[in-house]
Amino acid sequence: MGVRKMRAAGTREALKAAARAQFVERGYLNTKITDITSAAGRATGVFYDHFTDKEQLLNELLAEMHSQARERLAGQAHPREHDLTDRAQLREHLGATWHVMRDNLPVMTALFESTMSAGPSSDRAWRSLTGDTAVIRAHLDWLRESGHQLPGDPTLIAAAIGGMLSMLGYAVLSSGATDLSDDEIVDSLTAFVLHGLAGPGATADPRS
Amino acid sequence: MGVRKMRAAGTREALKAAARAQFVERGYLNTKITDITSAAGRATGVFYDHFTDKEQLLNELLAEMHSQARERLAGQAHPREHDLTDRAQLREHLGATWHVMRDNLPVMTALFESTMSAGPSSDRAWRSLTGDTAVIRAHLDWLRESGHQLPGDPTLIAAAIGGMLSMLGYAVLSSGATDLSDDEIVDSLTAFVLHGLAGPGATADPRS
DNA sequence: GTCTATAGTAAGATAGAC
DNA sequence: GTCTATCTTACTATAGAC
Repeated sequence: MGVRKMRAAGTREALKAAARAQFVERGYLNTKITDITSAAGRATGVFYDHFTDKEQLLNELLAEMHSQARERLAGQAHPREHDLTDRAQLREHLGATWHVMRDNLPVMTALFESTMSAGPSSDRAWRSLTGDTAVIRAHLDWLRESGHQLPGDPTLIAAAIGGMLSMLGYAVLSSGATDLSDDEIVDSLTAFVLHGLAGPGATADPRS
Repeated sequence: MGVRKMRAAGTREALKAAARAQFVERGYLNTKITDITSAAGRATGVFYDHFTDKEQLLNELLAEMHSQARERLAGQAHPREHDLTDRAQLREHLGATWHVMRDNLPVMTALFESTMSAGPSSDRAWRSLTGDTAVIRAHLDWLRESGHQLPGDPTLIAAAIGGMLSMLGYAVLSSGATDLSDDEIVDSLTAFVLHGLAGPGATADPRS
């Protein structure tokens, strides 16, 4: 790679880093092209030498996040036959999701805003939700096939779990509004998703 | 009320009705002032004789929704001592929320978009979520005081339930993407929130 | 109160020098 | 590749006639 291309790559990365910073600070929708370039210490026009528009930049950041997440999960066997009614396996799933959200807060929140701004009639929220929860749904399908009684349609329940996680993740992670630790939160969500409000039935733990 | 004021009131209502229609069709953020006025069959400038801006209009629609919801619940006793671990009482709560969302889809989705567009650093999502789930939290507090073991901090669990409902409501109601009926959805959510994925413990229903 | 016409503003996008 | 300067567009908001 020649020196010209290296500088260019540097600028490209600088723009992406600046974009991430601006997205958490101002929000994706309120971030103007000039906010990104000036935060990166570059001139306005440079942006268009690297990206066609803000949306394309977001797509690139998104792709990075996905490949990063894939990398993180690579090597770990992840069969459809995970048992989400097993506390440890459920916790593993919820914890992984939570930490991916935390680690990629700028991109996660930007995606959220972008999805919302597409408007209700676009179906984008539903497609995102079902897409992002396809893995959960596969596990639920398997549970059902194994004879386990689910609370409802696997796609719906998976979407419900995904909606809970994403909305709560957005609200909590972006605001730092609670003093609960990540572990406490994931523990609580695990207990809730596992046994709901009523608790583990007859084997209730008498701690208050 | 004189005839002049009546026409004005008519225009005001026409603008609000047009706004609702546009909000579901284009989304709140993408709806321009001129979209509203022309859908109402009025001139652009008229808008500013009735509202200062789009946000104020939304606040007015929101107030209407709230008073409507309050009216609906009026007369029904609603003490803090509701037992959310009772299936019927839980279903009542979830169903009421679901139907308020459906009945006020334009306003609900607009509020959603508006909240998101405030950006992550604004805390607005967290404040909305905790505010809207204050009632649930009160019920959970009471449960805990009665010696029931909750899955986690009441504010967090209430927010989790609220996040699940609002995200799922937005995705499902705005898209009509599923063929499940409202009753089926509310039943499923009730079962899920009540007993989670593991089901009602030892008393599991052997239907598959 | 409502209209038409227009001023004002903000941001996206590009042209051309270096 | 990067810069400065500018063009363009889209929308908000107001002014003034009716």
